[in-house]
Amino acid sequence: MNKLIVILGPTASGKTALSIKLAKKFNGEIVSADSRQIYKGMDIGTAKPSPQAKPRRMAGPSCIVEGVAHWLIDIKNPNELYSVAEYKENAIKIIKDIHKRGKTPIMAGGTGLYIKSVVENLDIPQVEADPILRQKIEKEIEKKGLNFVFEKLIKLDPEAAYIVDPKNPRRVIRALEITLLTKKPFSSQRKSGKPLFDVLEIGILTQKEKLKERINFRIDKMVKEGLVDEVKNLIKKYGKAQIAFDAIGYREIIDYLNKKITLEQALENMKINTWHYAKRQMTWFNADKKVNWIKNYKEAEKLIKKFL
RNA sequence: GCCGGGAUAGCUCAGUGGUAGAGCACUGCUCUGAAAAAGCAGUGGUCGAAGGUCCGAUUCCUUUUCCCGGCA
Repeated sequence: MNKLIVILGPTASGKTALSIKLAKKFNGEIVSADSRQIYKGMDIGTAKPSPQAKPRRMAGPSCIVEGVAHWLIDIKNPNELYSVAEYKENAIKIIKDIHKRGKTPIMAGGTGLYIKSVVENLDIPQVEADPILRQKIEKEIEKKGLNFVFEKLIKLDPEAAYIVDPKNPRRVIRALEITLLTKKPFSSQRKSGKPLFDVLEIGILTQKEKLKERINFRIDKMVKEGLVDEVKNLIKKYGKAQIAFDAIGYREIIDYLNKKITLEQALENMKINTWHYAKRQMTWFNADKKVNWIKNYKEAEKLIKKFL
């Protein structure tokens, strides 16, 4: 089975730097697993690696950083939708291509679900997001309450009661979307397939206080580097109401531009929200028993040497 | 100096004569086509201090300290 290295960790833990160093050492190419770096123009706020060259070829990597090819960055405009299912499909194709060229694929990122979709070969129900149907269900929730819609789901798919969180509108909506569009119960569609690759997962171990400091420092830096202008340009081009802008750094700056909060408050909110995000990432990654937690580059190198 | 208003969880504030709540923060968790999203749960307070009334005071009374307004 072909091999895949995964570098994961909470935001601001140093995934980018580590993965580039490892890619250089092991003749690797990087497959980003980041749900926001997907989007063009969202650069500063998503802490994208800064590229030396952007290849012209449509089929090539998104960018080259320090001589290392990066994939799955800047592949969508902020007004386009993207999803785990698409990510899984894109990533597998690219990983296979990297193998074919005799190089080592290194998946690096903080979007746990994206990583899981590939590593565990999640069998995501073949039902595309239907924005119109979702809006309809959302309105129904507004009028009759979430519980009413949940009961409706249970009538169509009694088993869903055990799987779907009745208090989470997004989960209820998706489950209903699937049962309505496939005419088959949602509960029977949550599976995963056989593993696609031989995977080594490496997690960057961080110290709480240090990570908090790094997050705060990075956010101050983003604003100094022009995050406000970046957001202004994006909303001029796409408007404020894009799903892609529901991202830390973007929604707070949009609040500031709407004069709802001061810039200082926007920064404060960004720091708190990023910390919450980092904690959520940690609980996600901690639940994954396959992760090898490392403290430094050397440990990662050692693990990979043994693995390859 | 005088007259008001306030002092309750880390913060902003509700509230009651029978030892107290909310939102946010904090901590833990969930996650299969929006995942930097969306949701769930939990911890936390000698109710500014000292006296008094009362079976019982965070609540009523007195004094006191500090804050915020107004008048001088």
